[in-house]
Amino acid sequence: MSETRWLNEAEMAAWMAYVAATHLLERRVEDQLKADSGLTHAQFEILAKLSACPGRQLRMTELAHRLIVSKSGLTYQIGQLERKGLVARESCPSDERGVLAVLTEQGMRCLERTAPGHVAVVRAFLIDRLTPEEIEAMRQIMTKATAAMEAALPGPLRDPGPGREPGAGSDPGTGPGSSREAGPGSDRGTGPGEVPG
Amino acid sequence: MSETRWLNEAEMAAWMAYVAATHLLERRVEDQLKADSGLTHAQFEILAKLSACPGRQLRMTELAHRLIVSKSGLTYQIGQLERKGLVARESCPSDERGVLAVLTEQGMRCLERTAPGHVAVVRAFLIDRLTPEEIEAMRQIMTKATAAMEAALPGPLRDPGPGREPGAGSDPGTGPGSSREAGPGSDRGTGPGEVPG
DNA sequence: AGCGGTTAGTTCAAATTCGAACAAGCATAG
DNA sequence: CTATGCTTGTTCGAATTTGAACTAACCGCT
Repeated sequence: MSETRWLNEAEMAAWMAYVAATHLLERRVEDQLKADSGLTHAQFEILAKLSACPGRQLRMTELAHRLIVSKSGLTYQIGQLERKGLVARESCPSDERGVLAVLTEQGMRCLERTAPGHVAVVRAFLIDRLTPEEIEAMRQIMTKATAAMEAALPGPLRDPGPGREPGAGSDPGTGPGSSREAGPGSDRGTGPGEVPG
Repeated sequence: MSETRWLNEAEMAAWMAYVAATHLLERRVEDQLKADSGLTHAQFEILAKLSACPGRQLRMTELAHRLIVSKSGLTYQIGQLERKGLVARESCPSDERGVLAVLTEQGMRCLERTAPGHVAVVRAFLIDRLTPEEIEAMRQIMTKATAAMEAALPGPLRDPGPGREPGAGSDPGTGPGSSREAGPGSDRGTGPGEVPG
């Protein structure tokens, strides 16, 4: 192994801030959702993702992949949402094995009712604190990171399978619920001194 | 309530990228640590945070606060690390109720052994993908967000208690293991159309 | 000293998540 | 058509995490 390249001061500061911010934000989001709608962030993400899909439905595996959650984890949450009547399971026409998670009318209403509060939190603690340039920078940064990770050999979660169909289910990007239907300091270091979180 | 201010295209793109990146990165980090050292990210963060404290020790509550984890959650993980001999519990001299989590020599060695791989992942998927300007932008962005959240009324996790002692335990910042000892598009929207994750 | 209100940590039950193991259904090469 | 191999979604057990409840210990006052 080459000498470990520790993080310099600027990198460490950025990383530490990132770690703190993500943990705090996750907590805030979770609290708001729980309080305002009894939903988990994970559950909310499911509803949101489904709402932006053609037909408001998606295969389990594809949904798990997009949400970056394990298949079993999704099975569990879909079960919860089904109990609440917010999502329904339908068998896939084209593939007998397949299961379609479908957002119900009630689920859509729940999402519409809950979304404002969620957006408010995201704005209050992040978006509204940033200049347009910073927003763009964040998009750029996070997009680069995402690309890097999706490219690298997949972990247990990712399905290395052949490219997903390019046609239909492309990620909504932004469109509305559209589908109507160490040795820290510099690099001089050797000792593991400061270590990122 | 005023009309909900939905996220515009740029904001939504930034937020979506953020959500995806954080989930993916958490997973990568978790995988690397698990594989290379049998540690959880949560456990690693505990060791790292302790290593940067004067005396390599910290009160349970303060540690939980800094790691943004619940007290009970920390109790559990400290128990795990204690079993592994990486951390020891010591009673606090000044407060009979208090418990000091102390990084053991073995814990320090484990951290030193594990850190390089961890840093490598952080670099490979994030830091090394960014220009110095972007690193600085990320620091700025995440610092702003963190400040906003730490300021706002504390959730269950945060202890509103009187300011913590300014003297000793200030956050290491960067120093080495120093102490030796919807209606997506524009804002025109009304419908909850696109909703962030 | 004795009280009432806080704070520190732990314990406990409930909820969640993940990976491994499975049962079933495709799909491709012979 | 059929043997083989991959995919899909679920089930199961183990590990984690959180909030509420609880015990012990501080703190400021009387």
